[in-house]
Amino acid sequence: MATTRRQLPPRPETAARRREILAAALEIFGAKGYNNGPLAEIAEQVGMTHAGILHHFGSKDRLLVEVLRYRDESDVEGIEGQHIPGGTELFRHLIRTAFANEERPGIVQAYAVLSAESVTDSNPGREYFEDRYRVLRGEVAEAFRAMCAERGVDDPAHVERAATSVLAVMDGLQVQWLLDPTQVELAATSAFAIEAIALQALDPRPSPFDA
Amino acid sequence: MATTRRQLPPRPETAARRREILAAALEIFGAKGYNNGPLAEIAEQVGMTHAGILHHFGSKDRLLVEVLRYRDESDVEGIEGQHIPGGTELFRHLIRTAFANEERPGIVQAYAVLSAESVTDSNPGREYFEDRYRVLRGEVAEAFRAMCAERGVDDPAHVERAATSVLAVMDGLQVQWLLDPTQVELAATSAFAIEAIALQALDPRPSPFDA
DNA sequence: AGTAACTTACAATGCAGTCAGTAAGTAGCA
DNA sequence: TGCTACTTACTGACTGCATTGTAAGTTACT
Repeated sequence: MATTRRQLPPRPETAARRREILAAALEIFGAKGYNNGPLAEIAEQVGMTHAGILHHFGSKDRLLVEVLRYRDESDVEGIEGQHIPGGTELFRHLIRTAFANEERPGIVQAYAVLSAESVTDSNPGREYFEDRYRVLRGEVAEAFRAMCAERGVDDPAHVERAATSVLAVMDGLQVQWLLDPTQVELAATSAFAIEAIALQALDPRPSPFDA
Repeated sequence: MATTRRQLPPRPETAARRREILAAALEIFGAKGYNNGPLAEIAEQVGMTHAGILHHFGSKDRLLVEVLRYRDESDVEGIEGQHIPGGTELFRHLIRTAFANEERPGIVQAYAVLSAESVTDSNPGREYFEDRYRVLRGEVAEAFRAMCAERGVDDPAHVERAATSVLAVMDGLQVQWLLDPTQVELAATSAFAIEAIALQALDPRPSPFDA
């Protein structure tokens, strides 16, 4: 048995280099999809060969999950975590995010493409998106419950559905906006829909469709 | 010049055979995505080689656009076209569709995957989805205007946004439902959200987030 | 007789991942 | 401080596989 000193720490520049790769991968995967986005193109963008990327991340699958995590962190201000804003603060934050998103179509496209692609057979990003939606639904629902409590609403019947709907409408609007930005106002429509859903959750009115 | 009778009519069974292929392609593309869904797998499902499929459709790109058109026709009852139901009928139809969709996850997945994939670079389905959303938005907006008129609402300020939101929430819910059907009620949540959006469009209340 | 509806065989890419090798950094030690 | 041993961070070449499209041949309908 040798006195093995195996496993040296990574070099100081390595962390920055990895972030470069993750940013490039987010761009390529966003533009062309995960399946259709070759490692070689990502490599080219950071001045490397595709083998160099595999050296850092092991496989394309693992690169994707790291890209998704990276996107969370680099997201302007992480929605989740932190102080869990009590009442209306989370919703204001969601609407601000929608406004910010109008200035970064690349990120929006990456998210829209990769989340939908994640439902396909044996996609490596699936677990990430399952977890993400579960966490986000929980946080939005919690914010709804806080608002209900503040306003003395006892029976928050539709809190779960409202939370799910808020996230759904934001995602769905992104796809329509990406397809035709001249016809869809991403932020203004997000704000309208979120308000509509919140109002119905906090203070329900009868359905306009029942005869 | 020979008395060429070039171009013989297709044989009687051909139309049915093509439909078989389209159905198989919809299933494969839905399950694995367009880029990741090989022709060979579609061919296998209809008992053919991939060259046989290319004989019928010429290229994979052209197959996709025909698949998308086919999906419209085979959709239980086409939302668009026909009699353009005057008032609340369209919304009831949308909600019924959401209930029907809970029984056919394959179709839902195909739609979710292919619509998101269509925003990627040079995707052959893009034009189809652009057109489709434009048409659907117009029809839903028209239905909103009809409801406003029936109820004597003069200023339908948010009709366009409401129409966009209704479609968006339905699409977004599908993705969440596909990721975790045990946590998301597709139809019930669709109904809740559509009602919330419709109520706010027909009879707006002030935002709960101001002040 | 001619063509539709295929099949088999093949051409041409594109792509992830492996492997051996190289240059440069770092740790331990004299 | 300088030397040695080992590791990281790559490159280039290659393998192997998957995949779309084409071309030529076969069968059977009309």
